[in-house]
Amino acid sequence: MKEESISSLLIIQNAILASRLSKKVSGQLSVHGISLTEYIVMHYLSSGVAKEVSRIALADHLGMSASGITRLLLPMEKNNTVERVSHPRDSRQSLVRLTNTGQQLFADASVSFSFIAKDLTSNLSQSQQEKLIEYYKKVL
Amino acid sequence: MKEESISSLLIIQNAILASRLSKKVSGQLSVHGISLTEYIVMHYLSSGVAKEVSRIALADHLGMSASGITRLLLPMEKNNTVERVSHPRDSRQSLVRLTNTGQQLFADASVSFSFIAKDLTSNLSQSQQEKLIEYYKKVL
DNA sequence: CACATATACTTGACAACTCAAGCATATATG
DNA sequence: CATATATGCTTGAGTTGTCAAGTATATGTG
Repeated sequence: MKEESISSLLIIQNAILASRLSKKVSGQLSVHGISLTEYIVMHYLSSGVAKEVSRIALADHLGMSASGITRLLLPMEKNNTVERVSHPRDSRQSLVRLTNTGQQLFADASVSFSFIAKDLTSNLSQSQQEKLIEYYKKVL
Repeated sequence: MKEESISSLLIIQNAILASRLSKKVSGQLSVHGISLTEYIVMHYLSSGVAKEVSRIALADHLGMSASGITRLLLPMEKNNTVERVSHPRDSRQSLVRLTNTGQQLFADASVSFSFIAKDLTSNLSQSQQEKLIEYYKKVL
């Protein structure tokens, strides 16, 4: 008899759920020409306290590698969603900031995003969603 | 003033969490030479009711595309973790089954997996974990 | 101040997917 | 029964990430 731990199931279900959700969300965001990851970057840059963020901070927040961030931001800089700002006291760092274009793009995409997000979570009550987020923060 | 919906936050946090967790779990599983996705396949084949599953069913369960499954299983067949069984009444399907080697590998990897899973979720109580899984099922 | 070590990236090579197109078999319908 | 349509899978080409190694700047220490 095997004893399957609930925490194992939890990890597995989380991975599967994220895969499904990301696919559905990406479908909607593609209308705006952006990926889910790009949306999360814009969300972070626009909602966070700091409007200028180092690439390492971005990597930490997204759970990505530094090189992943370099490659993610490259097209975003090219199409002027995001711009590069040099750090005043540390020239190793190049900070990332949303451009005005980027802010507008984020605002537009947020309409689609909120819509699909609400749809995808419609089987959960408000308080259940709050609990979920609370649990997420504990695991992070 | 922006009204940010909690469901948007939920989707974002879920994506970030999955990225972090998958990275930590992968680190442990690499000791056994397998990826998280491969582990989930083995888990499905070994714990599910049906021991032989079509590639499409696998794709649906994992939230992956059919071609992703083809490419995922290729190395698993080569190293004899999984074998190909033809469907008795539908020759389009080629079913997937865990080999004995695969079962052993899964058993070994499960030790590591349970350990890291328990560690990663240690900030959640048993009942919180159960609630999480319950919520996940509602969203799926 | 010189030198070791740490931090912030970037780059090349590769892994793990995706989508679109194609092939084979199954199923439904005039 | 013939033909259209649907389903299961594979393949080529592209995307999005990773890791390891390299470069540049910063920091701490004898």
